Amino acid sequence: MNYNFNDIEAKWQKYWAENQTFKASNNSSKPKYYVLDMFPYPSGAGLHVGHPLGYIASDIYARYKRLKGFNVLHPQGYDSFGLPAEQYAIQTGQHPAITTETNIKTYRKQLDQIGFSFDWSREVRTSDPNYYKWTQWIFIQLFESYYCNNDNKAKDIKELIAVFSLEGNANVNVACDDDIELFSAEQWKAKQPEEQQKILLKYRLTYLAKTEVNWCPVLGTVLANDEIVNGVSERGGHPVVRKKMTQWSMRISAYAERLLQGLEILDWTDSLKETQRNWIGKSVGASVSFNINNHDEKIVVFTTRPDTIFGVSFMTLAPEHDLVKKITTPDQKVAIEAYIEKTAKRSERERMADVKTISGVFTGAYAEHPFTKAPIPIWIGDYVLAGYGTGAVMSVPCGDQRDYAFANHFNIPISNIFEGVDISEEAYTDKEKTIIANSDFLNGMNYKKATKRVIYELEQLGQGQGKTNYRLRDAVFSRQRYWGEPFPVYYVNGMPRMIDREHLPVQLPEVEKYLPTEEGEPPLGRAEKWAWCTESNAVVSNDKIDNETIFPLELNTMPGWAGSSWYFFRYMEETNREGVFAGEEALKYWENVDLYIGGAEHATGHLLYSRFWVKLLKDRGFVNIEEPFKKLINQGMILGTSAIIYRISGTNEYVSKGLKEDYDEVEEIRVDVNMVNASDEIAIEKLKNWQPQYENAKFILEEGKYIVGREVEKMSKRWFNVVNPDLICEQYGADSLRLYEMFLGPLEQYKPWNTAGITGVHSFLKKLWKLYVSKDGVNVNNDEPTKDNLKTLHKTIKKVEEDIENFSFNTSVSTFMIAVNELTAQKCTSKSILEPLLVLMSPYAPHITEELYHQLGNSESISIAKFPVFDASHLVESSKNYPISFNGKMRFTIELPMDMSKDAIEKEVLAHEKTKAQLEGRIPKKVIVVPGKIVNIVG
RNA sequence: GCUCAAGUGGCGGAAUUGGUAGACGCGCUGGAUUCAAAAUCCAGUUCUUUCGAGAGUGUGGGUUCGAUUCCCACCUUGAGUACCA
Repeated sequence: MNYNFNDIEAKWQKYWAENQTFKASNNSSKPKYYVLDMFPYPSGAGLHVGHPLGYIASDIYARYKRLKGFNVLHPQGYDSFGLPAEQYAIQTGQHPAITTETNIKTYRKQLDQIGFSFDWSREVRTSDPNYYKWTQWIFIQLFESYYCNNDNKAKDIKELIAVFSLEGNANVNVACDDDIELFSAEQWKAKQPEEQQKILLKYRLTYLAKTEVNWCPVLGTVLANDEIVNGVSERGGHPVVRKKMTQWSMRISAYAERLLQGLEILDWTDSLKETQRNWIGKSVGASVSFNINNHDEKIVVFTTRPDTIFGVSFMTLAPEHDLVKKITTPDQKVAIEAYIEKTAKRSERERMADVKTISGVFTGAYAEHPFTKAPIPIWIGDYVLAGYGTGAVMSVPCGDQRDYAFANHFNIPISNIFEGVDISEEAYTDKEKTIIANSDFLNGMNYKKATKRVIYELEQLGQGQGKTNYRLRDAVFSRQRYWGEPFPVYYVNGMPRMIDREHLPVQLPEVEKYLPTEEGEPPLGRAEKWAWCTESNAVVSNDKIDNETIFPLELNTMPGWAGSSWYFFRYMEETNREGVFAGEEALKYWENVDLYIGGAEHATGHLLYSRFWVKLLKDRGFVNIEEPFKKLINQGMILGTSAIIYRISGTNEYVSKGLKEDYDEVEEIRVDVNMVNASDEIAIEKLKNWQPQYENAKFILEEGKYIVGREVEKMSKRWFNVVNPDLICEQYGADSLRLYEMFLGPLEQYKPWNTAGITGVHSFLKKLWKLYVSKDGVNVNNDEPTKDNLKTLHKTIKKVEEDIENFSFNTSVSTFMIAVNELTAQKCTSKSILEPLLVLMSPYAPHITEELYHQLGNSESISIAKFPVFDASHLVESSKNYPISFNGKMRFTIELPMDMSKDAIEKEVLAHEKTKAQLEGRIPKKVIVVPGKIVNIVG
């Protein structure tokens, strides 16, 4: 009987599907474990060998946890809203739903043949109306919530309305827009409902606001920052302008501190946590308001160095700052306007790239120092960003290098307020060593003391207080696209209202074209009579509209991250998927994701938004967890190894790699990597058939072979280095693919794929098969295991268990190879060794182990077996070779019993003949004995 | 510029309380088998070498009897971030 992997794999994949072997139960006496992959976007290109890496790793862990007696939830689904399907629709007119369905089928087929232990009964698709119904529902929860800073949680907006009617808004401590006007209870009650709604929008956790976006008039759409290259659109090179549009935003900034604190308890890598910390960008300091001479307005600045306030020699405003136009004096007006125009023209990218050029203009106005009352000139400069802090800074040249450079450039005097420090060349920025001088009541204080004191003094004056600032910006939530979740929103007199819960979902309407309308409305603007009728209060679809008053629906759709911010809850619900987003019992049972595996590209997007939504759902009482993902692993990318041939310039002749130096000019051309063998030799006949230009080409060989050059780069069609897992499964089997992907290198590392190497793990599987099965059938009996057999088994158990717990799957593949080699050499036929070995390997190579497990006479799936128990007694050694070193140099080894005392070892070693010969009669100065490890003789 | 991660044979990579560097696999060399090839099996494979040995984990120092491992400085590569006041 040969190892016929194709048949074996098909057989067991069918068996698992039919028997629902991996269906998780919400009702189990076992402890739960939730293993989740970042679900894929089903693209038209299908999977290449790089994609399943993380899925294989999570599958190994899920199968391992099952063997360890856990009730494992290991689901999979599709992030099926997205741009490529929409773009395909624009080009071909095919509905994105159809494209998506086709792609999902391909994905499913590809995933199935790798033998994953997914519970497909819980599949989710973000584009399924039954799913996005709940995405819309969560949006409504955000709309109905405000964030209370006192209790540090989101609450029902009704509570806030109650407060407004009782005492106005003067004393509320909540997250809101900065342009809030104060009102009393009486004033609130006197306002029109529309006016009240407008105010409430400034408090809601999702709100409408005018935001600057990148608008491309030619394409008629908004572009993301990474879709713009050098100020023009990436597709087509059309000009892009900054435009203010009314958009939905998410008040994620309200959660900045909790998102930061929450990181502490998570089992994530430090670098990932650090990335999130940087993104949140907390800085502690003070806000200070400066009076402006001859004006009523004040300039408010944020500073992390309030202790340097006596060193302020000018103020700088961002050119976009609201006050600039008001305070500019007539004689500076021309210069200021010219400067503002100049900076507005420069794209953000340009401004970022060019950090060295110093530019700015004096406004002619002066502010007043809060303590000295001295006049401070007010400048504008583009090194101050409108989007951070208040868009204004107090400039302290002696304590900040940018202020120093600015002052130097414009000959603004620089005063020194630090004791014993030379600032003639550069600013002094070391706040730990700072001793303040020339600063009135702050003299002689260090940074900490001075900061505390100056904030106290500012508070006395009513001109400032301590403040913490975050870099985290609210997230724009509107997209002018078709293929996304519609908002559950309609407008009455321009104010948004939520559609009743019982009318959800608001389904995507049919449109003729997937482009924006001629008037510049999003694609949904093309849907005829797509409207909500309030009076009949039951109609959403267009065909039922009668003559009642109709109100327009929101035409934007939600961004890609909406559906992926809560999908992990959806998998938990197994029965009532129509009635709830996830049932209370299910949420309580599964809690959070224990292990989450996915790409590092989601470090700040998806992972931050998910954490934000989970916190909101917790605050509003829908879930009982604070963080969705306990442990997180970023798998590294698998890169392609491109194959390069060398064409002699101007000819149709191709020279082998080793001979290319003989020619003056050769061009590198990438060819299909699947035509190249393990020794970098290309199959010329295949190449000739590959593309017509090679049919009659001449090939200059070395030693009868054409050798290609190699380049490691991202797997991509354009480099012809894509390797398809279907072909690998066909040729070597899914178990070989799984083992090889793990064997390539550490999970989290970037590593190149090279199909040639797969023969190693493939022949290992053949060896494994041979260990169990000979020509005549199964070769395993109830023999007593030998000591060596037991030693091999138990060291394998120990190593594999450690490896899986540490996610070093690559080294356990080696461990299996060694074990099989040893047992083959020992001619082991003992069932008590060979059966547990199968169980150990089953997470890695599920098909072959399942087959052999059944051949050994088991009728149940190997996935419900027990992970073998490690018994250390089989590994205890009675003696060990001690390395003996002389002055640190290793000379020889002596075999000694393991349980000897330090003194006994020393005595034994010194009495040994080899030692005596080495010492030649001299007496050693010192003998260092490390029990179990080494003896070093010095002298 | 800043932050983080990493540098080990021809290649992917092993080696953690500091103790015989190069496990395992690919590739390569030789052999067996074969008409031949594939497949399979066996032996060898860090470099240098006068065959005794010597050098060796990015570079230079340090701690130590002993360093891939710990410390300092530097170089290189990759990732993230970018005037954050």
